[in-house]
Amino acid sequence: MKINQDIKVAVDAVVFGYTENVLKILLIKQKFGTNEDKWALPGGFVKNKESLDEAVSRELKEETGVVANYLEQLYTFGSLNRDERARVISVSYIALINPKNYSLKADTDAIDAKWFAISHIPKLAFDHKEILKKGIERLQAKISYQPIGFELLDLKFPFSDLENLYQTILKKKIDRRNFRKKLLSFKILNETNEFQKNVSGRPAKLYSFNKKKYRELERDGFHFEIKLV
Amino acid sequence: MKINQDIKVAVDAVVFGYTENVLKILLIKQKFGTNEDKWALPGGFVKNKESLDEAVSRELKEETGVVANYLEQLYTFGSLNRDERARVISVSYIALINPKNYSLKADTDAIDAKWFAISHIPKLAFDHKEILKKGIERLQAKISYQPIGFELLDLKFPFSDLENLYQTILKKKIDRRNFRKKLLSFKILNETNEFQKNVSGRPAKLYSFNKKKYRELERDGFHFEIKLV
DNA sequence: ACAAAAGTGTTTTACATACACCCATGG
DNA sequence: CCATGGGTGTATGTAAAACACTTTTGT
Repeated sequence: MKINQDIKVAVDAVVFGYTENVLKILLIKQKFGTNEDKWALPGGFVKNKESLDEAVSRELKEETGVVANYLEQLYTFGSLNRDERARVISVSYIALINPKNYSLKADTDAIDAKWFAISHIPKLAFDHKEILKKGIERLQAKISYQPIGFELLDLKFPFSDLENLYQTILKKKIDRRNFRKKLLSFKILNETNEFQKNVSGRPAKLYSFNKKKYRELERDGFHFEIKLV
Repeated sequence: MKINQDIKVAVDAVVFGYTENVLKILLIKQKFGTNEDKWALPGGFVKNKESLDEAVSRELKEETGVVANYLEQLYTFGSLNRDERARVISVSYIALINPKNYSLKADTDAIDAKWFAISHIPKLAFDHKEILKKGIERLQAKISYQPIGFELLDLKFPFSDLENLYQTILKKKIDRRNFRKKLLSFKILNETNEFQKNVSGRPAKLYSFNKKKYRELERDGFHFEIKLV
């Protein structure tokens, strides 16, 4: 095809993590080379022979060492002056990670990778602030009607973790009793025999998310939904 | 930048129209040149100096003569073999149109443009069937929690048009009384003094969508929502 | 007067909300 | 025994769902 088009295609990911009751995102910084002293979303250019999904996964792995089990396309940013060096469009993604499962050793060692609390994000390169904003909005919308919050928690978690996760992401107060009542009514949580250890106060029973059960219920018309007005 | 990337960027639109109580989409067919005898979503390659949104609007205008007042980015399709001639990624959109407002004279006259009932879609080129599927899903989700259905109707419409629109798109039966009660409780419809003309049965009063009022309510925390279980 | 579609209220049911005290553990 | 967070039930309010007959117009 003889099309006179010179546009580069990149992917970028807003990677969410949740530790110590704080929502965080994963940012990188080039150690050498690049002029700017700014942090950026992990990402990079798509190769000719890889799909978009493959590209994000690869870049994430290369730049941060992280492998996301939840990855969802977010939006494609294509305005003219995103990158001054060339016309670049960015297909963005959101990813959910449990930071405990990975150490950020920054595989390709020219890169610094770090978790930043959502409340203390540094100045970001390009239009990444805008991408992040859209990513947060999507996360808020998505955890309200899909059980994806569990991807951010340990496999076995106390109810309070779930509560705090929702309160943090949606910035709303929860009534603990009603929240628990609702979640249990969905019947997608398994009660384990385990309890928290070494905590102050009464140790909480641990629960796990029953994904298989959820899929079944979903097939039968069940809709997960958590609304915090 | 010295990136060895050879990927072309296209845009495609799933354009919805609604006439005679039937949901339709707008398809095009190249009159000469292209090999395939298949219909396709309107769209084309992005120019170096235009944004993605500008690109869809331009292509829509060029290929079908239509100007969408509602246009929303849908998803970016980027698998390897979408187009056999080259690596092409497609940033897709959905658009809502009232077909009565346009005649499809196919501006660039090498192209045929036609409305197809959603229930009688011909074989589509490339992966456009997949794009269409995602477009329909998005439309169904979106009209459930945003008042975008009005973009498909006349400025003044009888309640029955709204009912039929929702029933058609969501493939669910509506209780007319409850539906009307709910819509009216939102207070985003203006009652006009006009009535249907030349219809069988009792002529219905016409209503119009008060967008300004909706924006105000939205700002105050109101959430539009129509759920048809 | 008949056919066709519009218009209209009430009752029942289910879910969301609001709310406060006792329990288990570690120090 | 005190501090810390975990666990639990009921009453009330509000919105959704179910449901059928009368009205207006054209033929």
